[in-house]
Amino acid sequence: MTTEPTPILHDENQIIAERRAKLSALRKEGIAFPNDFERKNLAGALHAEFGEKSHDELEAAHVTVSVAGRMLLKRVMGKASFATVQDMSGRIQLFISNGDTGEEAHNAFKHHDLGDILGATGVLFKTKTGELSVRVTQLRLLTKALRPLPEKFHGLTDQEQKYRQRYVDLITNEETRKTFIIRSKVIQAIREFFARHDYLEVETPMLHPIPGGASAKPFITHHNALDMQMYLRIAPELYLKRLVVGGFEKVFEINRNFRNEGVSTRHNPEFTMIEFYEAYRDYKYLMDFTEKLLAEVARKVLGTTVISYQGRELDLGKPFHRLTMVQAVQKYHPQFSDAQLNDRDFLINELQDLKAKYNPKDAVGGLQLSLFEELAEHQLFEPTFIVDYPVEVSPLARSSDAHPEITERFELFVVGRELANGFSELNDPEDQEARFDAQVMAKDAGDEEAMFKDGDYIRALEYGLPPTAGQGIGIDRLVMLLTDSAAIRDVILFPHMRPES
RNA sequence: GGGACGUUAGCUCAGUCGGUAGAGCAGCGGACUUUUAAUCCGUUGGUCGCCAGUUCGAAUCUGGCACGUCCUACCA
Repeated sequence: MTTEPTPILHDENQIIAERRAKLSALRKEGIAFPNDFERKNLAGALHAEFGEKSHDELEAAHVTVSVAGRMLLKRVMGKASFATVQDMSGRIQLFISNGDTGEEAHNAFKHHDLGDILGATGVLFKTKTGELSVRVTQLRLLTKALRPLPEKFHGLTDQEQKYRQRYVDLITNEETRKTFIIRSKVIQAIREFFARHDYLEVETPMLHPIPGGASAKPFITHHNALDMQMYLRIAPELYLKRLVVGGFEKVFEINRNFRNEGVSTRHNPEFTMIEFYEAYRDYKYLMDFTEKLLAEVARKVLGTTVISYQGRELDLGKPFHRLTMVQAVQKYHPQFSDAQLNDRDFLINELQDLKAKYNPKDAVGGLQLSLFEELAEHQLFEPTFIVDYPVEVSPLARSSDAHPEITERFELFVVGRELANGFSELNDPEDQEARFDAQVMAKDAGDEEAMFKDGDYIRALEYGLPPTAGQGIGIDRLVMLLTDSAAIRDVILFPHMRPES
């Protein structure tokens, strides 16, 4: 198999040609891409330290600074000019004049283009409108930009280009930068939370000989040296529980899962989850733990637990709702009685009337789940734990001692979307083997998403997995929630796209 | 997968009834030493997504294809 090289983009135009000519002139003059400029100050720090100082205070202090960044705005007025440069911390205005830099340097500046990377040394001052600026004494072009930036006021608006050329989106769009800064802080806050609770962060394989830990279609790949088929992982679950068998009683992993399924505003083929496992805990402990985790993350990242999502408000600081699937259905459809919702024929009738998808072989629990998904799931805007999942759709979860047909499992829904899934782990190896066998039968019957049997995982359980609780949280969806993003692609730097034609 | 819509200058967008392409920004030239999306004057820049068809004539009408956006269904 050969790999196609990235096609060379034949989209040269007049603007690029003119910039190439400028670069060519720079090469003749000397080093066109110098790397010896010493940047000593960040725009954000300068505004923080000197933004409130008066014009006279700044003149008296005579603060010399060296800043660097990309030029985004340029205003030339004959013998003096203003420019706005942007670095990782923000923007700062430069004042360049014949008087301060000399006519030759100022004339050179006039030929610099929006998008060029500049390095400037000078003295801080305030303009007569009160804007903190650098009166430049030395100005250097550090990197010539050959391609023009998008229109300076509207920026890049085309969604496709924002995704394909995220670097341009990041240059011009403050909201995009903010989203990904929040994403980074979310992950940092999660790590801090787990570290404080004495969890061990681990890395388990992403190339799996047997895909396990979830019901999903895997990506298939091939290992040449071993000449074997491998799968990109759909979930780390079975490896993490092996580690609990090994004595790492509190473990977590934050990384990518891959699922060979549809792409939508809520689904990307590779997505980030945190999965964590803690021995000697159960699913009820996990629900309390999750409330604390999400409230803390929101507080650390946003400074508040009250968040606005797509125009509606919710509070991650309050206890989350806890409902069974039946109760959730009744919340939005109080006309259904307990007896009706536990009657198999009634459920099938309702599902048929709703033209909902369901498996006619399902027992009451599976039918309740189908009805819940049809009638309630999308309405669960405020954080809600749904509990009592049927055993047939929960092959890795421990059965309830009182009701063996249901499991000690919950899913957390927020803004109508599943955000987390957790349960008391099934640690009975013989029960687990029987559940795997049932999955294999379903797979043989045509269920593409049914699980494979993992013999080594059974063997690990046979050594003894302590009573354990485990959970997965979708990081992308959590970031969507905290950044008020409508699409998962808005929180993934380089979302999956078809190749450019 | 199903449906709706979109693709015009580097970017943001107009484009009437089918009559041969427009603006702003950016660029280039000029004026301007406190601007804030600077302003003013002049000016370059187009395979109208691609391929067919209808027509004397297509950015515009028809069909197909590609890519995308939104809605919808499903896995998180």
